[in-house]
Amino acid sequence: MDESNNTKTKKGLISEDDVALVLRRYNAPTVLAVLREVAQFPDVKIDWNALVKKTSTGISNAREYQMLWRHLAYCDMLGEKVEEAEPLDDDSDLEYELEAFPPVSDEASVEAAACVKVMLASGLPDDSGPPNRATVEAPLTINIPNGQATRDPSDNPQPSCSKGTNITVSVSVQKQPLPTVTTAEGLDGSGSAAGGLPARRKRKPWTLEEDMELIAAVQKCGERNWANILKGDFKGERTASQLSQRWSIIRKRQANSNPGGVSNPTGSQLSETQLATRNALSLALNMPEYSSLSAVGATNLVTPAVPAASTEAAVVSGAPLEANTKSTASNIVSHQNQQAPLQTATSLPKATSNTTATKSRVTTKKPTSFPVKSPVGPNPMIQAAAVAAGARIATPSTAKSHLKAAQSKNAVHIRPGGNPLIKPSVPGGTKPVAPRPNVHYIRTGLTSASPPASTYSTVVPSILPPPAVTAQVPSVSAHTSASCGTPAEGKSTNVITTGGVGSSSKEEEVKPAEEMNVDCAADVVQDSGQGDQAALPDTEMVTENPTAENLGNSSKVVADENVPMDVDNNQIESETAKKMNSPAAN
Amino acid sequence: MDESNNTKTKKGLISEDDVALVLRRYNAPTVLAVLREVAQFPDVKIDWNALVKKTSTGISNAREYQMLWRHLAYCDMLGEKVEEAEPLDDDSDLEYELEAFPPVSDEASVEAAACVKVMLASGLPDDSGPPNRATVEAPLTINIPNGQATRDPSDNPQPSCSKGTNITVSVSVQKQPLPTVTTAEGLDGSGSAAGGLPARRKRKPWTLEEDMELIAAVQKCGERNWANILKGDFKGERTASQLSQRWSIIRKRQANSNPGGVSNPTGSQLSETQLATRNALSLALNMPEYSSLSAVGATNLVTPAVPAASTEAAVVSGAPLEANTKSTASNIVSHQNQQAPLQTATSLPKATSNTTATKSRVTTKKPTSFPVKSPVGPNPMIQAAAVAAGARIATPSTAKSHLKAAQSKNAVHIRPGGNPLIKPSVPGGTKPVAPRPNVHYIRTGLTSASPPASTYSTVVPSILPPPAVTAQVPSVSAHTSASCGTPAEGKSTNVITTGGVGSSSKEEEVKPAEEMNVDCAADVVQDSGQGDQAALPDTEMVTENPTAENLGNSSKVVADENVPMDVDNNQIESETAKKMNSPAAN
DNA sequence: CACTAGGGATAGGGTTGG
DNA sequence: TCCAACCCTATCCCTAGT
Repeated sequence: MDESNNTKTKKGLISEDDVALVLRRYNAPTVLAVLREVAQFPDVKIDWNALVKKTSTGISNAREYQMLWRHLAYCDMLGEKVEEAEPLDDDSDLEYELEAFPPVSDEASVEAAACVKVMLASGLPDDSGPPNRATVEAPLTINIPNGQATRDPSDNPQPSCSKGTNITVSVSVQKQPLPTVTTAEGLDGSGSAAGGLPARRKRKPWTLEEDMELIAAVQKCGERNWANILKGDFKGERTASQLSQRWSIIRKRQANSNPGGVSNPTGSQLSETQLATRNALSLALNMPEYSSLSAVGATNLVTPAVPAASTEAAVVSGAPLEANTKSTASNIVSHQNQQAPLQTATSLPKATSNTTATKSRVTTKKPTSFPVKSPVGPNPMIQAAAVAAGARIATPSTAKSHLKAAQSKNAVHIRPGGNPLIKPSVPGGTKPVAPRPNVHYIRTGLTSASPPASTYSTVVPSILPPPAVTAQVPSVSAHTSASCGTPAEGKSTNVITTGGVGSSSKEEEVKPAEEMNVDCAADVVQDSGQGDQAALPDTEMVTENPTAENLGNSSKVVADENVPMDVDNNQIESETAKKMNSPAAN
Repeated sequence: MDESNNTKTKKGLISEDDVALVLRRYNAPTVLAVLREVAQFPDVKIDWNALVKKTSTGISNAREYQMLWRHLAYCDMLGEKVEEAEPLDDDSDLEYELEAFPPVSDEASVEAAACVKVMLASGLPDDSGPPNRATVEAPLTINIPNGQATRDPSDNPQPSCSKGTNITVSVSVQKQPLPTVTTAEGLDGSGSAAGGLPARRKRKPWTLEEDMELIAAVQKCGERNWANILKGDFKGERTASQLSQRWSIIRKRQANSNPGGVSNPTGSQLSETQLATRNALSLALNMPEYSSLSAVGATNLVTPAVPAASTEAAVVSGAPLEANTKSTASNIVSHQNQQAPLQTATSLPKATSNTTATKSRVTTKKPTSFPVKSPVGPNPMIQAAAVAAGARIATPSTAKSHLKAAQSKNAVHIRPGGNPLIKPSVPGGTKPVAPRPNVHYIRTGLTSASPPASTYSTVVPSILPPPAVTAQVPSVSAHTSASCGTPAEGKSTNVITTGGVGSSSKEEEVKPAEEMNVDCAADVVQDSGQGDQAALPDTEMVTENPTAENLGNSSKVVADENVPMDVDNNQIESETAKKMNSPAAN
């Protein structure tokens, strides 16, 4: 209707009715939009016509727009209809002050102010302020009356809320609207207002399938050609960079997959490489440590496929166990059928659990107070190996560094003193196991070298984790002791012979000459205890250093009471079949 | 002694005894070293003398060295003593193949092979291959017999293990030996056994101040820049990681505390910012949702300082409540004095509790069987808002994005149809509350704009969580309904007027011109029920969608039976006082 | 341009004290 | 039992170097 122009007034009151009136005509968003737009108007002198042109309120009439604003700002009467096209003059605007009527309580005011502040701030145009700023800020002064708001309508607050205290806060908000709102990637389109932060791509854990794919691809194309892999073999949605990164992690893991748990509780201390080496050596050398939970059903758990790092849950599956093997020590033993379903590229992650691996004898016991801490997740490498299917796991160069490390370290040699170490390990237990000798050999390769790599007496290079907690799996102990000439217990022996130069299995793109074939069958036996492992001496010994976090580099060895041990500082060099990587082979 | 030259033989068997024999004389590392060194020998024809010169095994006699190798490779007899200086000829080496005897199980073979592979690979000399390579790689072919290895010694595997399948993988290992072995630096000395675990840092609960600081900082710098926050705004002794963690907890809480739980149960979907905005908007707009537990002692709890997000326990204190407000819903109301102790950068965390806030009217009732599930502890966000005091709440941009989001979303406008929503909210209850009108206003700022931002009819941008569980606090219901022109019930009305351009409080680093002052007092009233909330209709309504996890972006609204609502798709822009962030101001 | 190596900064999960 | 603090690893991102 007609407007009682309060504009020039110094003070004014705004009541429920006023607000109600406004809201009857405009919805809150519109109201807020007007406030924001006006607030953002760059010039002191407001150009209503200009504002209306760009308003998001839907209001097209400058007069109406101004009227609304005036009502909001000064409780101007809200004309029912807008006849005049031209907005009124805004003189004195800056002098005006509006107060709520009846007075508002302190709390409410503060609350409202804060909220409004945020809302208003939200409205800042993207282009205002430093274009690249990720955040926008604005000060907010809130006046908090000291006393309770009186119910008396006549109670006129002093100008500027003199009654209370002013609190000034700056409100800042990140520009990007609905950051990370997007579930996966694709959703970006929904794009809320601001273009804000690049919104870090949603973290997408690598799935077993992806790992397999990657490994296979690397085997085929080599480590460097991420681009090629991306184009050809790898189907997942990953960038070359990610592939590269993942690859490095896979390598690391291989290292970590290692048994001990004892060794490097703190984890980080030893390089993955070391851990890997350690692991490998432990296995190869048949560390007595693993002997711990020997007794019960020695033949219970058999991990066919690969060096299932002792402690780690022997989750060997080429299939998508969904990688959720994460829990520390799940004792899962799967029989690996060869040529596991290495899903061809097309399959996406989480996907299909086309697992062929079968969990056998899974001991899910998760002893709560198990001293040893399990390192990490399933080792992709192992998985891959398990899945195998011609996947290549790494470049020769990588492997090399391991032994290097081992070499330079102190070797701990535990010799079969009075008691054959093997004893405690395997047979020891209460219940005799399957008649199976538990003696494992690796047949030599085709042509050349093939020496027994391991151990009658257990030799432990310092890099190897001291014999210790082997079991991540409480009730199940991975057992891999090697005994050769001394069938002391006649059980748990591993003999490793390697060799064979010439014969190379015609692999995809690997130069035959450079390859080494290790034609053999490895056998890992995990004895699943029956819950009474505690009774086993070995286990306890090992378990003694539950937290053992200080091993670090020092070659700390936990010896079995029955097994005397030596610590040698000799540098160790292991050798293998000739020609491996020998230039001549090329 | 004398050597039975098996070298020329095509096949051979290696038994435990053989291995044991070797290991009696040489330790495993030595054995491995030999294998490795030989394997690495660049030439096809092995120069034993040369090898011995560089060997790391300690063996100085070429003959001995060769003998050992031969034993390893072909089970040559291991001479007890080495008289001859000159090594024998190696003819036919390549044709030889050694097998384990007794046969090895598949699993063991695989495992062992893998391990050996790694070890051997590890031994590759640094100088071989690219000098700078960080990793060593080598292909490994493992033959996996199809069947169980027979125990029969006579079981001669076909050359190349034709029996099984060949799996070729390349093994790679990182070179670096024992990197990073050092524990933390300083603490090492204390080192228990091994130099000691860094001993998990003493657990240090977050104080209210820290939360505030964090929230403010995040508002200012954004969620991602923990590092920046750490450098600039956050004074506490926390790591970026901790900030991040804490932030996530805060978000959780907020999310939970927030009414609905309805909205974004999945959490992640909405950015924290959004959540914050949502919260703010809810408050600002006086969502009816909060009306739930109105009745009892409406005037009991008063949260002076800020938008004490309804549901959350209104723990508002600028002081160190020792943050142990953790229990889910403690109804603590503190009066916030202005200019809260926004500690200037220099002050360190935990520090001074220069709190001026006083707790008033604390209702500690904690009804056990409250229908609504109380999520978590006090919502820091709310606390922060409450404490307000110079805390920065958000950058305009963030807020902006919020609004943006809100704009692009469907706005839900609940109009006072037949029944004023307010009714159910506030007064509704069973017991009439204090005479207090529950009408809140925000006085306008100094100079310019100042429109009622909220709500006669309640407007709910989609980003706002649907009205829902408001109470974290069982017996207490936060009540913040807004009604303006329609004093339908004459209760629970909130009017928000903002405005004032020119006057800017001289903030730290904010350009005055760009600032907007909102001089006003906010009032939040929380009615503490008396344990009979269940009887309250509102509460139930809200609580209906306890789990409601599908809100996401969609504007899902839970309407009160009595309140008709509209859903607008209008894009909304809120406006505010002029000049805010206007370039001209600069 | 394609990759790798490193460094940083979280995001997420597991672990543990309270 | 549950949650908050912690710790650790995995991803992602960015930069420099090859």
